Amino acid sequence: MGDLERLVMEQLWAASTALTVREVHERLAGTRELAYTTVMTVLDRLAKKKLTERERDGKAWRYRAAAPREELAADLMRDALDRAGDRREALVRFVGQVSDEEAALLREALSRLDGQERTG
Amino acid sequence: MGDLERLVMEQLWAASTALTVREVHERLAGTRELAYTTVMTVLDRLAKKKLTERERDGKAWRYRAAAPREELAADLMRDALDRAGDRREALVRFVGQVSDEEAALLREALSRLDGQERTG
DNA sequence: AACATCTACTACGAAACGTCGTAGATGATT
DNA sequence: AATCATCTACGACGTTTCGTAGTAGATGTT
Repeated sequence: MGDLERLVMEQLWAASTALTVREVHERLAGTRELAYTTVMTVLDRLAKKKLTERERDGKAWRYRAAAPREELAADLMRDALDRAGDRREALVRFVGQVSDEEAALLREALSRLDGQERTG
Repeated sequence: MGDLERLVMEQLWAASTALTVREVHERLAGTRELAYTTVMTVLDRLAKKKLTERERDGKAWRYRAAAPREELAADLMRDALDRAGDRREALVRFVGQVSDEEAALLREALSRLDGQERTG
């Protein structure tokens, strides 16, 4: 994902509803002066990459993020982990790099797994 | 990192010592038929991206990975986490996606932190 | 001097991206 | 119906990254 693409995704994630091209364009106006069609192209490319989905709303399309921002982040973390040779080592390094707060969140998330023992 | 770049990095990670362009080229011979200069270019680009470092060895350069594979993986995990809006949520999703074995490794890595309470 | 080996520099095509313009369809307005 | 506003579809062009490699020139070897 390029920078502009990320910026656009952030608008979608920040919005509670699906947005039209025009809406995204407006929300970006403060940050970046872009042609309407530029936003359209980016949204379209994101859709082709399955990062956004779109539905009709009258004449226009409404786009929304295909997945929550946190899910994408989790997926990317997985991808990164998959590329490590030694997972244990990678996880140790990752954990060693994380802040205290994040470590606590991780423990919490792990303990949440205990009860349900992978029932999905 | 592109595919070829990754392939080359893998050679460096697999080797115990720094490798010359020729050595990388030879090790890749089974997998990919590449011109010697292609390997040279890739190695050079990787060096510019700080993914490899090089040192003189007579007339030739010897390249080695700037960081262990697992460290790069951990860094990428961090980057991914940093791009999540809600870290807690991202970590929960990440943990939920991980295999039982990986969860165990994570717990292990976290407990290892307990004793040293971030003394670095 | 001739040959082998390396690096440096250059190059070129493909793909991803940032950035838009134009054309044409459709709906609203006069 | 003619006009205007709003959208989309499609194409386009420059830049960067990457895969791929050739050529020139330096240097060491025979």
